[in-house]
Amino acid sequence: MDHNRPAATRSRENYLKALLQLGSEAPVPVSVLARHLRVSAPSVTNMLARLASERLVVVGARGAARLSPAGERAAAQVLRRHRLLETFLVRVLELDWSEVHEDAEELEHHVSDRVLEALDRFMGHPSEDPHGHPIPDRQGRVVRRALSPLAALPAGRAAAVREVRGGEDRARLSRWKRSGLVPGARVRMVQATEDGVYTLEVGGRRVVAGREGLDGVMVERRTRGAR
Amino acid sequence: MDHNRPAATRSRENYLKALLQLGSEAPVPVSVLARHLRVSAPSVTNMLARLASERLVVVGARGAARLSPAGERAAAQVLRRHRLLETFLVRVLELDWSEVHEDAEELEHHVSDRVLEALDRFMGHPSEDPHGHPIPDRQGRVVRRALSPLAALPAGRAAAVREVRGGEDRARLSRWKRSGLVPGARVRMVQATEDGVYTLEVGGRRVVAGREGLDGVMVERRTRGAR
DNA sequence: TCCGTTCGTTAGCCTAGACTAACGATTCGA
DNA sequence: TCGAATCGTTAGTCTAGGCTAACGAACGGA
Repeated sequence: MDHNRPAATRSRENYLKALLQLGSEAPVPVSVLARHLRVSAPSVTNMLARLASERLVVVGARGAARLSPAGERAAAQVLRRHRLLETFLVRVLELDWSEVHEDAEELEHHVSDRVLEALDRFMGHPSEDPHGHPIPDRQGRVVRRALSPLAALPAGRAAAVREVRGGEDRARLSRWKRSGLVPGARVRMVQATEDGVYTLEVGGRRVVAGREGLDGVMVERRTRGAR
Repeated sequence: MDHNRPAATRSRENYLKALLQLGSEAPVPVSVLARHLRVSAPSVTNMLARLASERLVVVGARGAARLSPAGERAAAQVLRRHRLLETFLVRVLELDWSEVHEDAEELEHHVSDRVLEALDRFMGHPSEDPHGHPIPDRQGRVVRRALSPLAALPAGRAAAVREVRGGEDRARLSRWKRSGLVPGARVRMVQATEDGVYTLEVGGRRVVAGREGLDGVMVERRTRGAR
């Protein structure tokens, strides 16, 4: 009884989305979630208990949480909204790649299904957002792709940038953009030193970066024949 | 001191917008505001006190409130957001005229300036929303127009529909749309009876309506020479 | 094995913004 | 002019979602 479910508020949706993004392998500890959401640990414990009582998450040993199937569906919808909105802001409104994250972050909680599907239609049902992330479909399904970190590319090998992760860090996105490290770009690893200095060739230009500066750039090795 | 102003939340913005729309002539009584916002009277008293302490509204005799100049500016911005969003939803996303109100009502509180101005740019700086309401400019200025209610049009006279008010009533908007009573339409008053039955000619068709069914349709009499 | 650090939870508090119940003031009709 | 409505305010509650302080459990290094 008492089955009128609580509203899907901004805060709840953010917890679910965070669990989806952080919890692909193992249950997410309270502390990790707290850091990610910039919230205190007691707040997390508290909200997880609520989400658990709504059967959206399952809280396991030591407080670590993972999404239930229902929670996963709900979280995928939030992600879909976020990515469609980012795509819209960049492709249609021509806002900058590196600046749309915050706006999408806000709007994702307030766009109705009607408007979202209209946006999707207007853009011709895009399959990826401007950072190369796959956009979940209406059922929450996401295309799985086998990508590897650019930093793991052996010297001499080439690949295609497919996805850049960490959209909340504007400065880093701008840097990547300036070096040409955008989805679709062809990149070749020239040299990788022991101490984490990478020399790349991107669109004919030499780019030198540290391991940290490359973290989040994902490439696809198989450059032909895939699809 | 203590000048860090409170966030412009959804609720506050709605109070301001309501005051702008209801308070063109006289201060707005608590009860009117409560009815309009579907909120209890004590809630109104309470919120007005807060808005007053922020110098956004002035509360006068018997609790009646009007906007301060600063409040007026803030409210006009909300209205600008609302109307630009409605225009976008109809003109770009091709949603129905009669259905976009709710979505705009929600989004108006969450669209950043950056996105709003991008929308404005994308649409080529529209001056009116789909219902014919003038869109306030970035400074909050609104074009003043001399419109009269369609029902006041003398028999035999023609005019142009310029604005349809009451966008929150979907059914009524649909009815107007079906009869061709949309901004820009030419209309002629054929007959108006004592007991409030009006016979019109709209786009060659006869339309019969009661006073109430016409309430909110505003026309411009001067059909040439104005601009 | 012990001790300090890390982690999660409990308890209690805060703010925004709603609510109801009760009360005082005004106004209007008879 | 008196009584009944109407209106606004006061007082007290509630919910969501944060917070800090304090505490106990678990872990890891010596």
